[in-house]
Amino acid sequence: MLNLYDTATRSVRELALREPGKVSIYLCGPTVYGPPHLGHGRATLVYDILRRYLVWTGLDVRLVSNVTDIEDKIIDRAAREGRPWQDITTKCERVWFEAMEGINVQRPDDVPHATEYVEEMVVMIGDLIAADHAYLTDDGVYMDVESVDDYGLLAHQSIDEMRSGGGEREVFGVAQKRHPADFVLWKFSKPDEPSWPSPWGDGRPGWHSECVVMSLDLLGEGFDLHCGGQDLRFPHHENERAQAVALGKTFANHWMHNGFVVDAEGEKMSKSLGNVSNLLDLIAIYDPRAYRMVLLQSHYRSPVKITQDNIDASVKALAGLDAFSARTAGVNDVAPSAEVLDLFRTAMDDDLDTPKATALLFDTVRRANAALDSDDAAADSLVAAVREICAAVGLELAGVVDVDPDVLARASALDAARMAKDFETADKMRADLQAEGWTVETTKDGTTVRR
RNA sequence: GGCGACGUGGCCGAGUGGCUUAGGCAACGGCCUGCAAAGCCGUGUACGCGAGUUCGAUUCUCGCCGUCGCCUCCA
Repeated sequence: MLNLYDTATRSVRELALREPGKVSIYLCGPTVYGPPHLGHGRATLVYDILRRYLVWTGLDVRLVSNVTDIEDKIIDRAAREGRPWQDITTKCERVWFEAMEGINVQRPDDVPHATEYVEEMVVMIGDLIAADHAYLTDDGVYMDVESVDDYGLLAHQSIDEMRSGGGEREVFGVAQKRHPADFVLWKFSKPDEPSWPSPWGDGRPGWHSECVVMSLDLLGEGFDLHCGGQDLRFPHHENERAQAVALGKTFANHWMHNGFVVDAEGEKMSKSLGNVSNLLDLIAIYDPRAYRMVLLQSHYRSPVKITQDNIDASVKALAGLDAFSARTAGVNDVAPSAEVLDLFRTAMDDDLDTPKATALLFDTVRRANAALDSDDAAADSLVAAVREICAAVGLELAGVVDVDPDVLARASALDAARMAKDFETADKMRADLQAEGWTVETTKDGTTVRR
């Protein structure tokens, strides 16, 4: 069974399942006001790997991931560009899922939108007010965080500790808030802003309410796992949790947070790849699998550098795996090596230790190649194990592709020239094919051509 | 100011109180090859600095230096 670091208890512990055989996961999705960046890519890839692995182990996974389609940044951009805010959200959402498809991240089972849940949020906010956990000000309804017993659980800081510091940032809406950490549940709208009716006045929901309502609606109380980036730990997740706790609901059982993407200087986010901090640019320029490969080779909780060298190294590593895939395309599916798969499961079950699992993958490829070289019968089960591991982490290797007959004919001609010991002609033909982008492998068994 | 993470060989990136001390990329030597490519075999003796604990520390403790994150709207 999977052991995962739990932010709430600060320990690696078993991911206990509410229902045997089923896993319910909530992942905080994007606010759709701009293109997805590398940070979004990391988060979605990490949880895609987790999800695929859980499915691979035979569990029935339900992944819910929302789209925040009403938020200040959306309104700001709409105003700035003078167009309807729905234009921005629909377009950005489309781009988001294009990017996800590009990096081979599977679509969540449910994609609830904040705007579909406004009424439910209004009801919940009303409940919070009724229970004396929220209060009205001139600009909206605020959550009273001091009324929540263990507020600060995920931040690992008490309310007093938070207050004592505070950093240098300006506190939003400070005027009428009872405590600086109190957060807005309902924001009254100004003229020309999108708004929904509520008993307290027209407005829109605050950011932290949607995920509570949607996760509890779709997954129910005490769902198994809530995840997102480190930066959501506080305040977003803390505040989601506060609302549920205040209403006496059992919220997520386990909290998972992935580390940041940092640039070459080690700072959060990045302009690391020159001007590529946009996910779509990254996959347009490089092998779209490279990012997944980089992430597989580091631990999900560690910061990871996305640099030219890093991506290049992964592209090369993938080329090796592709060569293996092409070489073994004719190997029949047999029972995968149990020894290898056991090691794989052990690594993954230990807090998703993908670096170890990836090391195992490369080791297994090497062993399989060696076995193939020496006609060892064990090769097939190793090849099958490689296929299994790749499937479990969402790595698709380029197999044998259809090569058009003309190119195949040239490969045959190349072999004929070699047979005739006309190496000058053979080398010329090979160079021509390579110049056209083909990977040419000339062996004693003949020439293979692939992309 | 509070809370937290981290500093590993040419680069990236795991991990560990001592044992053959991951893996990827790059480099070098060898095998294979007509030559390459792919593949295989081999090579590198790294853990920020100082002190302490210990038979023994990169791994534990303390201090220092450095980097980074969170402390209201960011995956």
